[in-house]
Amino acid sequence: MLLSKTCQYGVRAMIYLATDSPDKYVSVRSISSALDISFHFLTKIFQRLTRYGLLLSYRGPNGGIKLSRPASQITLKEVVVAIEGPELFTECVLGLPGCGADRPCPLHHTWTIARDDLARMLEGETLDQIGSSTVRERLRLRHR
Amino acid sequence: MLLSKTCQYGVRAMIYLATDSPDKYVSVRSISSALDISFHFLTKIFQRLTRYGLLLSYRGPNGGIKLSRPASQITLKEVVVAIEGPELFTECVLGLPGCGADRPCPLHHTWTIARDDLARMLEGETLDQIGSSTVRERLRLRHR
DNA sequence: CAGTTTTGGGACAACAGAGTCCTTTTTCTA
DNA sequence: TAGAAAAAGGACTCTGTTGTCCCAAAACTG
Repeated sequence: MLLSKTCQYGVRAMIYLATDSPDKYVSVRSISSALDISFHFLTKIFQRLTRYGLLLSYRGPNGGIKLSRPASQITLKEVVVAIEGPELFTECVLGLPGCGADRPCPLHHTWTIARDDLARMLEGETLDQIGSSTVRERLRLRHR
Repeated sequence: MLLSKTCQYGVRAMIYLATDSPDKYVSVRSISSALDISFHFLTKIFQRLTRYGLLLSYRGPNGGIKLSRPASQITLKEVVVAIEGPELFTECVLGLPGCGADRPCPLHHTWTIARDDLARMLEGETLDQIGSSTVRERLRLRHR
């Protein structure tokens, strides 16, 4: 599994935020029921994204969360890195510490290429683009 | 993390087997100390690979395990699939069940491309090729 | 045949990720 | 000002992965 459940939920929620009312604070409760994700668990994920700076939060009635920047300026990679950490795009596939150009593992070269391709792809996708196509083509963000 | 620890260990061990004496049975104990992997844990991994058919085992003194086929006929992808299961190369990145061309998630297209690229790469790498370059370039399979 | 060396496999401990629940803090509204 | 609504955050449970240990089965060696 490439992405942890936490990250899968986080990405789905960020895409949802990019499709729904861009500038309004949206309550975690409403997002959790729209996406069928445990409310309490989603709360934790949003707390991390808020601390990381990708979200703004506001307490009290009509409070909630919203993207801290325009969706056109947030890439998928940023969201993934915010949750999984930057190691995902630097680590050795075989888990060997210090694996790099100078002390490579047998898969270093191959994996570096594949991983960089993936990183480029994720950098090329903004929440805005994904959100738009999600709305336009009615793509799904939940199980059902 | 793309690969579980179990799979990382398994791949390292399979590459090791491809470099070391191709036709002799090698004891798990010697592999575990060569690669600095817990003996008991490695035993479990080899048991799975044996059941799966990638390894042959033999008990008793001078027993051990060896590749069931020439290293030139085992691809990296096979090893990964044997341990992680085929879902790794079919699953939705966002974890949505039934995600596919007909009911795609917003990342379906992008992810399909990236995942298929990766699968092709892993299919193109045989244990023989990796083993040879490991020996030739003295690449590392352990922490140290 | 007895003892030793090896893999096979079950049971268990330790740990991390996933998920739940409860209390506190902030903010709004009546 | 009192109550309600929302996020913040701590404590906890559950579950799967990782890792350890022990005993059984197979095969060899004296």
